Amino acid sequence: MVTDPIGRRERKRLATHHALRVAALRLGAERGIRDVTVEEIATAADVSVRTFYDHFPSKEDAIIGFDAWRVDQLRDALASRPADETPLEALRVVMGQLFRESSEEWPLRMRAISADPALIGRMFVSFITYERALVEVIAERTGLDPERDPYPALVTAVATAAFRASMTTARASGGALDPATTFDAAIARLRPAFNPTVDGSGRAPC
Amino acid sequence: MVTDPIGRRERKRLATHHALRVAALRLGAERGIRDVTVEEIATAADVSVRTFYDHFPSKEDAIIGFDAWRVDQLRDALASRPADETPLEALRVVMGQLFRESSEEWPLRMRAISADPALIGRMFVSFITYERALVEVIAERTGLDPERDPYPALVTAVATAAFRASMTTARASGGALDPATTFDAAIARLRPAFNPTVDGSGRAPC
DNA sequence: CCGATTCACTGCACGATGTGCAATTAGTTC
DNA sequence: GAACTAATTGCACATCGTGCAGTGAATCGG
Repeated sequence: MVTDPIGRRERKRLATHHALRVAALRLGAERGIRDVTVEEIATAADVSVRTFYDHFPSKEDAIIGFDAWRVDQLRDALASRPADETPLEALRVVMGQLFRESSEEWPLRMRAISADPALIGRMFVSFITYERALVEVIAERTGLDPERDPYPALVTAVATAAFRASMTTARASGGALDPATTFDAAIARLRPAFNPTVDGSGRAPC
Repeated sequence: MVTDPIGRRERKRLATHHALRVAALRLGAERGIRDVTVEEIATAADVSVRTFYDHFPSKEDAIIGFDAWRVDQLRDALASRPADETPLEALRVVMGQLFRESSEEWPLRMRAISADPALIGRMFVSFITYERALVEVIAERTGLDPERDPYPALVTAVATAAFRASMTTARASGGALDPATTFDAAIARLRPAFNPTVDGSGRAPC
């Protein structure tokens, strides 16, 4: 058996982190996050209120599941996509992965989010952070200046829109539609708007 | 001179409302809304803190400028667009109008928003409310069931994405780009993805 | 014109949020 | 085992957001 390189201290911290997230997701999905206090979440995870705030800046963030390290992970994943892939296609692969990892949390998360519009806003706060990193990579891939050309910001915002609409529709269908599949279909529909040009930059000829 | 049908009481209320919004926009653009307290905004508008909360549920809402009556206004505007207009085109006209009215507030608003990611989230809280109403109308126009077909949610989310990306790019360009114009251009680019008739050329009109 | 009513504004109280600070305890390093 | 590091905790405090009741001005009905 290979010894795990992370020690007991780190393992306990991750356990606390996970317990808080699970408690927040469960309580939030059950009763709506507005009717849940931080004290209840902390008690359910058997830690103090102050410890909760050492792991998450707010109860909403515990639901959304934003982690700073994911930004780098997402940026690296996008940067390592094949250079001949269109930006929209690269975003499809990278963002679609979000639905696949920790997929068991998504039903609870979508249930909690649909119960409180404020959570959708908070979700976008994290998406904005993702987007800023992704726009950088897209700009580098296409050689466009994001301060002068709307393309990088637009294609990224549109991919995020597809992600969000997929969540909404999958949730509204009551499980009949799978969010990951719906997301792929949405991107497929949007493909004509971002047709690649001869130079392979992915920029439409306008 | 035609007598204004609204009385003095209502006029004073609107004046208070406007004073609070202007104070919030100015202070938020200057120092970032996080460093501004509700007490400061209320003092700047010469009312009590409690009165502020009678007009806005939070200081972020005072910046964003969400008003419930706009939802109906937006829904009616969309519903009264010509039936032969594509949903995307109808959304372009209706949402583009948001940039044009109270246009003098947009620079301050964009400045305040860009200074605080949480405001972007709050902006989406209001957009979600708009979207839900718009999705209804789109579903009615197209005869699609929004719980089974992703189209209404997708085209609306994409239009919102274009709106947001236009704000971002216009702000990043430092005034070189006009948000309303950039928005129209973004919608034009997205047109081929939502064109009901597959055009032989496969190219969007430029 | 005058009494009754409505409503914007106000102060007060209170639970909840989010953060700085210092102490404790357990894990890690040398 | 001693020194160090970091997760957890309690406490204090500013701020947020809301319920409630009171006041005064605007409006309405006679």
